[in-house]
Amino acid sequence: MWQPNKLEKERLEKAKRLEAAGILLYPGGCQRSHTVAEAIEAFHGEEAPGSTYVAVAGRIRRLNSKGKISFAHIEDESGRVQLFLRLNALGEESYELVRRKLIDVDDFVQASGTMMRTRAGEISVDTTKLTLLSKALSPLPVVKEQRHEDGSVSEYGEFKDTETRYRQRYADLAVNKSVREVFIKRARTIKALRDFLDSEGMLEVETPILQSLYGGAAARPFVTHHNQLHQDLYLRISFELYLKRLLVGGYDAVYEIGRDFRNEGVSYKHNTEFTMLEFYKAYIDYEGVMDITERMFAYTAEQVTGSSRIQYQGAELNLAPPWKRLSIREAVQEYLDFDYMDFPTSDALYAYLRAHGLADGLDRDDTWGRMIVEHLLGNHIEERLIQPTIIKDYPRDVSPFAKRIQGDADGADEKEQLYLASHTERFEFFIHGMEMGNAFTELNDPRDQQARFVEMKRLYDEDSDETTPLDEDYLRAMRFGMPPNGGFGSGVDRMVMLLTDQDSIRDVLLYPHLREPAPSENDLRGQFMLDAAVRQLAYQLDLPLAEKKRRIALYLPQADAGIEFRMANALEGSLAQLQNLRRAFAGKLFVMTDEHFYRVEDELVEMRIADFWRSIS
RNA sequence: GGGCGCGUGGCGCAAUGGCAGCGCAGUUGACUUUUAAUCAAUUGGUUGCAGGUUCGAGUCCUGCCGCGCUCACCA
Repeated sequence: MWQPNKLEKERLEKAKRLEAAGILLYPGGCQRSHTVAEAIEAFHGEEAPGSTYVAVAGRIRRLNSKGKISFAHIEDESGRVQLFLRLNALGEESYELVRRKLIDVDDFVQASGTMMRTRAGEISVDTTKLTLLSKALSPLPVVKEQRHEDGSVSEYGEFKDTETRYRQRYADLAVNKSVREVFIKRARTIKALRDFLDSEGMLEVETPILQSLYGGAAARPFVTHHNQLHQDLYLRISFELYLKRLLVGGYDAVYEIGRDFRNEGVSYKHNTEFTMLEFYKAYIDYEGVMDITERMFAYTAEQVTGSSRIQYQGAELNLAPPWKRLSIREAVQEYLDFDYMDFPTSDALYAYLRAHGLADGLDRDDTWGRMIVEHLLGNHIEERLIQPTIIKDYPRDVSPFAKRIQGDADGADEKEQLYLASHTERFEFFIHGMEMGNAFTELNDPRDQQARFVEMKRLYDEDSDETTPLDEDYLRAMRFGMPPNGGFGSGVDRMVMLLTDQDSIRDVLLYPHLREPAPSENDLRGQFMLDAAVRQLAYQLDLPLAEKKRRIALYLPQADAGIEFRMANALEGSLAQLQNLRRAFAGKLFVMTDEHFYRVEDELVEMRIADFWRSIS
């Protein structure tokens, strides 16, 4: 429950005084004629004073009273403009609200008047009428800004505590313009991606988020339950299998932009829910997907930043095609200076890596493919791929949905034949050392696909992330014939990071996931008081005991515990009554007063609320 | 999950184990062209929570909560 602090109490006091003066704090309606930007633009046409009448609205971001004249800056989404406020123009009554700061910084107001320039040269609204639109009862953090002559802005004071910014994103957005801009660019990124994919002739579709079987990626899912159907459901970890079924249905190319959920660790580039883009296009292979990928990134960067050359964390990245392309085998040769095909088993490879000091953190029981992809690429090469780089031709045992590499095995020696047999047409691409996406020539042979499911089951433990449940319906779809196709998946949040120069995924998510803080004793008390009020109502009704039990203000089913609220002075002599209630209740019963918290036993045993809370949660 | 770091008025920060302070914001007053306005006066704190050591704890110790970085895991 809200406990107003000193500043908030002052604002509540101001609110009372405004209401006493007959002013509505939250009136209905508003007659804005111009956005702030439009008002300034309209004035630029003809700078004659008094000729441009406007009604603008916005939040007060600065208020500076100079006696009988005051200046305010109001801000709407389009920008800021100064209000020139004079006693003579507004009248005594209205002007006093400003001078006495009953109308305050952070309030929303509407101002009407004509556009003018102050003596100092700032374009302003010569305000003749000022109306309160919404009173801010809590002050926002203070950030002052100074505009320099060259147009740049420096800020004084800041709101930068990351935890508070993420938990109270509204305040972050309200105060930090640069944060607002990130999310405008995010919207533009997603629009550009849609425009691009639409123009490629792809159909946007929506597939289930709640799936009875998850698949299409190597990740742990969230599980939930449908009560009526008595069925567990998974939140999707990818769209892949549902999208590819649609190619069987006759669409040549489909895409989806939406949320995936993966029950895994968070980091600067991982969030439990994230936005994914996947597309599948018939009659192209992974080379075709590479071409689309390069063009899509270049196009999107141009739409969002104006150029396919972007600045990211101090580096210039050139997203224009063509990107560097090399196979993972070539990458290992180039960066680590050996040919892993000389060590075609996990034991041999492990022995080599160990002998060459490359085995740190490597699990010797891992599969051969995981050693190459997760360990060599992930730990030794990835971070060096700064400019956009496509790494292709991945080992088969980490690529259950990719078609094996196409190549002429005739005349190849044994090593090359083994290479062709053990690799797939799959690529990932990396920008600034970060994996940006994953694509393959999709496997469309149902017999091979079934073999892969079985192979994955054999290779990996039940609880390994690599385990992919066998999806019979997917195989059935494929047996009807799936056109050859290339598929693509990419984390949109990471792309937004690149285009907005942010180094943490949390800064491109409006509401990044944070752990719920344990409720403080005061919060609990407040909650109980509130519930007690509700309970009070229930008790006035003449209800059967079972019903009363159900309606106990705070009945906690998981603990079979109930909490009673009493005023401290009503506690005396009520022990017998409480014990009756406890018996009727047949569970644990606690009593709370405005000062203490008790467990009902043969007598009342005082305890700490936090201990109680801990014991049941 | 491991390691490192952080948590002090609304916001940003300070304080050898020794009076909890500063700037901005706020409050009161002055000022009819200010713009980080200025000038004068002034309010506001159970230092994340719970224990411990000590004559004395924001500071040292233990546990817990939250956040950040990092490693592991993963995409």
